Amino acid sequence: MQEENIGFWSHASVQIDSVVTCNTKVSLISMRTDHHIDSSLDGYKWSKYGQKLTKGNSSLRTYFRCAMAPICPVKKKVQRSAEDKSVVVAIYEGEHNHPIHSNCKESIQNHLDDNSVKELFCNAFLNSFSTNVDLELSL
DNA sequence: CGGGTTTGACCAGCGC
DNA sequence: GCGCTGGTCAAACCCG
Repeated sequence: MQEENIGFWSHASVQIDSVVTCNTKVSLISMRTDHHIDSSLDGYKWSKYGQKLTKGNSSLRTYFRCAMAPICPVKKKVQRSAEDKSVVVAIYEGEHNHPIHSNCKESIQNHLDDNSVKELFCNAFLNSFSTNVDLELSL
């Protein structure tokens, strides 16, 4: 568990909680922000394969898998918190087994123009994985 | 035309 | 066995 405060996002904070179940790493990331969260902003390219209206939460849950599949087994689920709609909860399942997508490096740089904030943001996400890949981020 | 997204259908697991 | 729910599939659709 770790927390990062990111000034770029108004009133934003990132809370990360990771557990390992059945050899699959599951990371729960909750972020308070009013900004739209780009699905590729965590440095990987995702493809959406479904969305559901779940019981007990009026917000849609969206399902993504890593676009590097079938090489990469990682999936993520994204849903706004039932209690606080300004909180985005992302559940990552599995670990990436490939380098970060080169296009995503540019995506991050386009979205975040302040270097210190960019570093905080990237670290908050990337530290949630025990990846051994070469990230090559030019922060 | 190709790749990504949308969305209803389908399937599996679970509780009763 | 049946119904409910979450997760996935895949055809249709959209957009560059």
